[in-house]
Amino acid sequence: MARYDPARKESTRRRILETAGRLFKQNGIDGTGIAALMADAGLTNGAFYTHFRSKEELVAAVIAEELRVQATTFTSLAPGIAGIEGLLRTYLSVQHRDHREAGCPSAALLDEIGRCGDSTRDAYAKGASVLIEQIASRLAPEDPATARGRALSVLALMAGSLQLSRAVADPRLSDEILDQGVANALALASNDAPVVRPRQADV
Amino acid sequence: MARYDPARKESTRRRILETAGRLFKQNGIDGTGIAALMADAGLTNGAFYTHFRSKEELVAAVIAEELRVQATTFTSLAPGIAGIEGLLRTYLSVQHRDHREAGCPSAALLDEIGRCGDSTRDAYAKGASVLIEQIASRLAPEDPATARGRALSVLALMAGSLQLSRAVADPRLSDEILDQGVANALALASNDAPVVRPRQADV
DNA sequence: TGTACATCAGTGAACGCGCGTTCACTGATGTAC
DNA sequence: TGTACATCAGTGAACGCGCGTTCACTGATGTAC
Repeated sequence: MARYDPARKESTRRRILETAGRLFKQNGIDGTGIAALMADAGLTNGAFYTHFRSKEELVAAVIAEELRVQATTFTSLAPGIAGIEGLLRTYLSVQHRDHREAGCPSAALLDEIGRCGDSTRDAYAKGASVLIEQIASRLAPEDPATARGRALSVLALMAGSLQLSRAVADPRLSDEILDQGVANALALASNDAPVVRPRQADV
Repeated sequence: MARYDPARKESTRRRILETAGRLFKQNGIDGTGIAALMADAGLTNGAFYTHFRSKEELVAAVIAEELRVQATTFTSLAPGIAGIEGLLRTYLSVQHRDHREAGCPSAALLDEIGRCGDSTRDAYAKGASVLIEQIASRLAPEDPATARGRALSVLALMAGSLQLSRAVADPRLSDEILDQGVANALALASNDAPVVRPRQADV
């Protein structure tokens, strides 16, 4: 591959994105510096700015890319409602809990994303919508729209349970959170859509 | 109050804890510096170390304190299963979503806590266990142990839904996540305990 | 009651360090003639 | 085919700044005599 083949620059950019995804999930966004990230990708700090305008731009790109990867992971599992249990057991596994750097960006970075600017939270909304549709079409393959509400909560329960299992030091409690997450997400998945009453005025 | 009244030092310490809780939830733990925190509490940076040995010790103390406060918030709401809907609507409200600095530490800091050391994650496990028991005793006042599994997932769904609603830039999607969180957490709360099959071997 | 001393919460400057970003430069490549 | 030049991904030092932590010092208070 020639030095100025655009594909070369593109592959360097992809390498930076993948390295950043891993380090962000491992140490947090605030906990990952540009120089350390570039060194990990086999480059020096200055080269960063030939690929991204700023760290903020990188963050938005990483979130989009990580959610795309998460979506292909879901796609690779057994389809339909039959595959839901496998999906939940893979997601809420000890393996996933103990290797956040290789796992779902939602579980690793959700509250940090909540503190980011609009561009990053836009990227998150777009990427998460794909996951939500994937879950909904498993819950009700013939009419995913009816399952959308439950899909939102299944995703929230998945991410919340994994985060909770990582946040507690007690290993027995941590395992229990994962097991109950699988069981209750399955219960939620097979429920009829609950009625949503209008939200009461805020306190 | 005399200068060397132990109560004076204790009240300064409490002020630092409260300020730190607010700033941590607002800007993250990594995003909050000691000097800024002490200035916000009306002190200078050096005084920090007459109250805490290190930032790490502060973090563990803040988590314990914040969860204690969250528990008293739950206690103040209508009791029993009847109060569950009110609890959920308060927790998954626009008000709570838009004021993370005054809200639940789990929703604001869960993934950052997961990256902390044992002392902080110990504090989190102890504090969260109280919330879990509070929820369980609302789900099944006569025998809370039977509801423990569902309580774990209700808490995970609460924290996950709130975080998700903060992470998406799209306001319509954000509101939908809150509404569905209330409905589905209620459904979960009133379900019989689902059967938990043993976890399959990890991939 | 008045004076000398001990206590210690709090001050504020300084420490080495890593942050995000900038920029003059390098050197391998592609192009022009 | 050989030479001069333009391109540009990547280098690496430097920028001002804030980080967590240390420490000599201050000064209001409580105690001893």
